[in-house]
Amino acid sequence: MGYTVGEVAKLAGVSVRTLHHYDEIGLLGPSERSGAGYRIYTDDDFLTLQQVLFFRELGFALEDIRRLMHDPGFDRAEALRLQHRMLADKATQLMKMMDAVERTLDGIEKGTPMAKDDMFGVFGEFDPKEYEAEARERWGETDAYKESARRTRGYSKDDWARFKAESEKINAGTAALMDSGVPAVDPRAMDLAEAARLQIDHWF
Amino acid sequence: MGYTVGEVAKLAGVSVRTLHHYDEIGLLGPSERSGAGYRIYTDDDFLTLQQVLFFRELGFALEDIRRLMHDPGFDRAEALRLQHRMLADKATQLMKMMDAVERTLDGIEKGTPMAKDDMFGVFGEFDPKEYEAEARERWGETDAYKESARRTRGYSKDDWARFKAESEKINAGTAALMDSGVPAVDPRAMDLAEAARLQIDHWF
DNA sequence: TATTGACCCTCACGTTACGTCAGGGTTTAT
DNA sequence: ATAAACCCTGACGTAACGTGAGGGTCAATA
Repeated sequence: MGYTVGEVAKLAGVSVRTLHHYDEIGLLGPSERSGAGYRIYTDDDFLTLQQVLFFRELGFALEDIRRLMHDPGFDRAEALRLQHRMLADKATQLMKMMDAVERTLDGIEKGTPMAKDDMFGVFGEFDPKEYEAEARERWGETDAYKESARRTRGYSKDDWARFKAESEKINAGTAALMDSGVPAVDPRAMDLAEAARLQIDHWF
Repeated sequence: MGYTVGEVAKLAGVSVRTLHHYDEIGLLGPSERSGAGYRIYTDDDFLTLQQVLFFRELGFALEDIRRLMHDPGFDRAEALRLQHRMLADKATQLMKMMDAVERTLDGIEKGTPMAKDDMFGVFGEFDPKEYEAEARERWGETDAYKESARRTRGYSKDDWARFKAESEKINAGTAALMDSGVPAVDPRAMDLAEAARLQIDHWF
């Protein structure tokens, strides 16, 4: 009725060593052990592991994850909602990075180099510690909260709008572009055409 | 006319130690040194650093980045186009994860647990090594390429469509939702309301 | 029932990508 | 000219595993 490390590892897409490690550091141990000392993971352990992996994907340190999840007030549903918001933020950041890539390409093609802070403004904007601080500081006052939220999300409204537009193009224009054999100079066109091979064929 | 480590570090949002490290391992050294041995970075070095950071963000090992960028065939514009595609793929993955979070929440609320492979199918789908392999293997045949591309992108068409829909809601409904004080049970509503405080107020 | 191959266990040392002093020059601003 | 603010090169510390080493366990099979 339980799962062995190997089974869990395969299902979750992590290594056995990773599960051993999480056990060692007290982050996530199996609920049971067999007579021979084998780790036996329950269904419940799967949910916990999933959450650990979400937090990890979001850049949390394992130690921080452990502290979070061992807190008496911890609640899975709440954690999932936080994770959902963080994933959205991270996606927003990636779109900003795509934007920066496009602008850099423009600069290279036109010979007009970008401003330095513009080149890097997109990095390091997603700091998991900020979310920990969010929890820790308990800025309950609605004003301080709104401030912080606006700062974190930043230009997101614009970004999401742009992304919407991009998606639209992709959904509508894929076939047309591919068939017309448009010369792929625009990165978006490159995406659409899945033309990576052309770009990197001679590396290595 | 150049920049010191500290200046570069501040502009790029990395630590001085990181730049020292990149110099040590031969990934990215300054083009010049001052009389006293100070590292002097040029404008060109900034572009290189930006690319390094993009690759790093995408999960490449520094050693792999070094090999890539030192290849005689390496071209910045081409790299940027590859990065653009990878960023799009990564964004797609994040959206799948958001979806998985929503489904997990549904399962918890309705008491109907998710299938295990469904829970984790979303992890580890983005493997930077795949892209290295892409370059290395040179599957020039268009058929094999199309196959691989389709596998990598997967359900992206649906995902992007859904994401478009979400964005639409966000752009249209933010104020309305916040004003009406809708009870935040739906994660999307939570996002819209920026109601993280409610979720995590009692952690710590 | 004996064996073999696929797992599992616990050390324990190796690796990557930096963080963090330590000890000592350099540059700039007052 | 003297402190504050940087810069340099070691060199050891840390996080999150990877990678065997040496040795039990389990399920199928001969």
